[in-house]
Amino acid sequence: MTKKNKEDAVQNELLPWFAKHSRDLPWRKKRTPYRVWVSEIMLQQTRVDTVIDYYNRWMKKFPSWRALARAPQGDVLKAWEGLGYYSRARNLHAASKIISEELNGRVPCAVADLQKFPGIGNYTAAAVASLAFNQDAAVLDGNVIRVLSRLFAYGGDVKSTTGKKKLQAWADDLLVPGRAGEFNESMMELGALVCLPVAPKCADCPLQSACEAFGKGAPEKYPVGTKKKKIPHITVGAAVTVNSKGEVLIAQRLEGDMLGGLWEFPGGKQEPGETIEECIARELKEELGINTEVGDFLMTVKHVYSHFKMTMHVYCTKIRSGRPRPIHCADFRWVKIPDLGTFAYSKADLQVVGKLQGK
DNA sequence: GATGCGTGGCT
DNA sequence: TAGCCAAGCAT
Repeated sequence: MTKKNKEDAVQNELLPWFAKHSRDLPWRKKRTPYRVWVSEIMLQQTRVDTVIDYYNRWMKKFPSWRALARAPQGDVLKAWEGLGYYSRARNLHAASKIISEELNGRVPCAVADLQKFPGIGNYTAAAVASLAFNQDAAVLDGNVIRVLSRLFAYGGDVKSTTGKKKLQAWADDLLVPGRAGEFNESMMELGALVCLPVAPKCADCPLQSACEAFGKGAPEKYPVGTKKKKIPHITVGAAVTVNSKGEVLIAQRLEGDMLGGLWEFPGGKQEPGETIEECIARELKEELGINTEVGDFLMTVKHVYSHFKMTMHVYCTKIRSGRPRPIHCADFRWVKIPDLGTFAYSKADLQVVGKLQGK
């Protein structure tokens, strides 16, 4: 199984396989730089099935760089709501303004220039360059790492710098000049449909004859990598504060923080030796400068984030004294319950919105 | 190089 | 079920 062997397998087996098996995905219909860019950002660390609906809604709402650049951030985050990793949306919005207002709508085609944009790294720069501009740039994502580590039976740590260099070099070598977009997508599609993390479907694989891991009879042993350590658990208190008009108090999270720019029912992490009611009262004082009376329990929300687990206890509260000011938050609003949906929230707070709206 | 950053599906 | 993983990027 020489290198020539693998190059031939890619050209003669993989590319024809992809032509036959590629899925009919919305971003494959027209390859404009904008459509490719948006889809690639949405697909980062996110499953294709999740992205499809978001992508279609996004293109209807923001059909062009200009439309996106002109939109208020609230609309952009609302369209991204539930997709996660919200800095992607903020960076995409920032990129749209640069392209629309500074570059007159012209997207650079070189990998090095693409990589200067906020939210664009190695992977996305190569993806946009190859898929939108037919530049000979090989992508290296989770799928390609898995396919290549098996194809070459690479036993090193694929997350390490040396491992990534090696894999990138193999990808660059195997890339079929002039057909980079097709090559990249075929490698990723193979990883997504055939060369699966667990129980790869080697019987259906167009690269089987060239695959060293298959030759050794142990494809599932690759890629080799370090395990993730387990994540902590925190308890959070949050408040549904209602005023005399029946409006509810929501606060906007600070831009630089986790879930930045999203809205929430104010609250925070429970400190040692503190009851949940005390926690809620303290947080409302710190964030908004109000003294509150914590009343009835409303609901508990459990949620898993990328780096911690959270149990959030939600209580109804009333203001005893003071008027809200945005001290440790970006902004606040009093909102009628039917209107809560006009703001963007994380999944955890969306559960509270749903409960309040009787859904 | 290690860590922070969401969410959902799968086993 | 708790852990793992999925078209990564920024710091």
